[in-house]
Amino acid sequence: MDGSGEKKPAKRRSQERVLQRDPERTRAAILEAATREFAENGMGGARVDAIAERAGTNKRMLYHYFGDKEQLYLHVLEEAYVGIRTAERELHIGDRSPEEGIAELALFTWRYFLRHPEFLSLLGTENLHRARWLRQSVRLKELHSHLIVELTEVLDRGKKTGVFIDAADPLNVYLTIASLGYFYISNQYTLSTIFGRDLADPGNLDAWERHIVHVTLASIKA
Amino acid sequence: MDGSGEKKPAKRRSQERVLQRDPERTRAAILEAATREFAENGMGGARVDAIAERAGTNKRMLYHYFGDKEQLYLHVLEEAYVGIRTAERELHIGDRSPEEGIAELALFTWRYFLRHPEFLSLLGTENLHRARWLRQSVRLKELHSHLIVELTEVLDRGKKTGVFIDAADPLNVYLTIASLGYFYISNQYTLSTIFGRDLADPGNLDAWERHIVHVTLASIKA
DNA sequence: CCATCAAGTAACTGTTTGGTTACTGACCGG
DNA sequence: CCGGTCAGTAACCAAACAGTTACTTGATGG
Repeated sequence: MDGSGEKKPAKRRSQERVLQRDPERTRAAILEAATREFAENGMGGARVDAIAERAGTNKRMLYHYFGDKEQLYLHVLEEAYVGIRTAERELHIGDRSPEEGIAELALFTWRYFLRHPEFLSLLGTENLHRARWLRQSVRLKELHSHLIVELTEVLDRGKKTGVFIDAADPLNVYLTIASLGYFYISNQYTLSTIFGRDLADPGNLDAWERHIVHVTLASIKA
Repeated sequence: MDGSGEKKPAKRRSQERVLQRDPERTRAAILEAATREFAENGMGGARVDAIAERAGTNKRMLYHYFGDKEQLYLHVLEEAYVGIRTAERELHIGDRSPEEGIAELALFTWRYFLRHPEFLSLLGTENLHRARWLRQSVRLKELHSHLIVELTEVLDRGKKTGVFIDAADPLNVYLTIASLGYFYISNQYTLSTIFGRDLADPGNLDAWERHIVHVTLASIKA
């Protein structure tokens, strides 16, 4: 839950007692509480009071650290993007065969989405508002290029060895992977309701995971 | 429910002048205004005052016809589902070859999504709330079965003639088509921002349309 | 031509909301 | 051990909000 174990300011007194005043912990608690609140209720539905209460603090601190509701929301969104892109960097999809690389990226993306529904939710909220806050972000210029660069390289290797078609486009491949994962998870509630099948059932989740890999590879195989 | 339409005795006067008092028109205006307001702002962000103003009426009428904000929202959502499923019924995807049938469904779905972004937006909002209102709906039980029935039949024909693989599942095929269309359109704002390519550009839209058909068929072809 | 009743209006109400103010108390250098 | 600084608290405020009340307007049947 809390991140009290990480990176203390080193100037700790010899005794280990819990501080009543811990700026970093309070800040982190607000950010985490805000992530949940925004993910569950969207921008319009999120309540500042609820965030403060969830964080075990009060509104004054929230405004102290983040300015206002909108800036707090932007921090949450940026942090969420940093989260997936950071995890993605540790993949090294170019280490094995091109086909295994693509399959690995597809699996990673699906599983990341599955474990971080709050990320999908935040994306949905941000898109509802036509990227109004994301476009103001200055932290996110170079964050996403790494993915495309690495994906381009893997696809090019596959094209040279003749396993991928020449028309395979890096962005299209990523959008395909992301589409299949995003829609299934973020829309599971309406889909389960109207089609009468529980999409969250482990068996169905497994089947869809295999489906994503199969579809992605089938769409670019020579 | 309310049954406002049933007792209309069609006793219109000979002159065709526009009525100042027109219940059906007012009701329809509220529903359309609400559709836009909910689609643009979500459930939490939508304002009852804004809906009344957009409809050219006032809140009293809105509460008169629809009860409260939540019931109005449910009406909007139901109407949106009726819209796509009604248009879908006129497709008759079984009339041509199985491959053409699937391609036709994919094209229809993509183009419908493209022309009705408010439908995608409403789905996003409803899923944010885990289908809270949709599950209460009594009008939507039999609405969606037609699609699956017809799709099953097309796939079965394709399997018999050997053009489709046996593993092709109707729901999975539809989810694939819907995923690729939904994600591209509903997430275009964040995607265009982070990847620096305008996804709404006509050339890119056309390319994605062809991509959807290609991917869908590639994933089920024998 | 008037009684009736539904359509339509606008001002109002109690509550919730984002944001602020005035204050308390823990920590640290000198 | 004192005083300034800043994390933290709670009461507060004006605006915005969903929903209501009291009222007016206009079509229509008798």
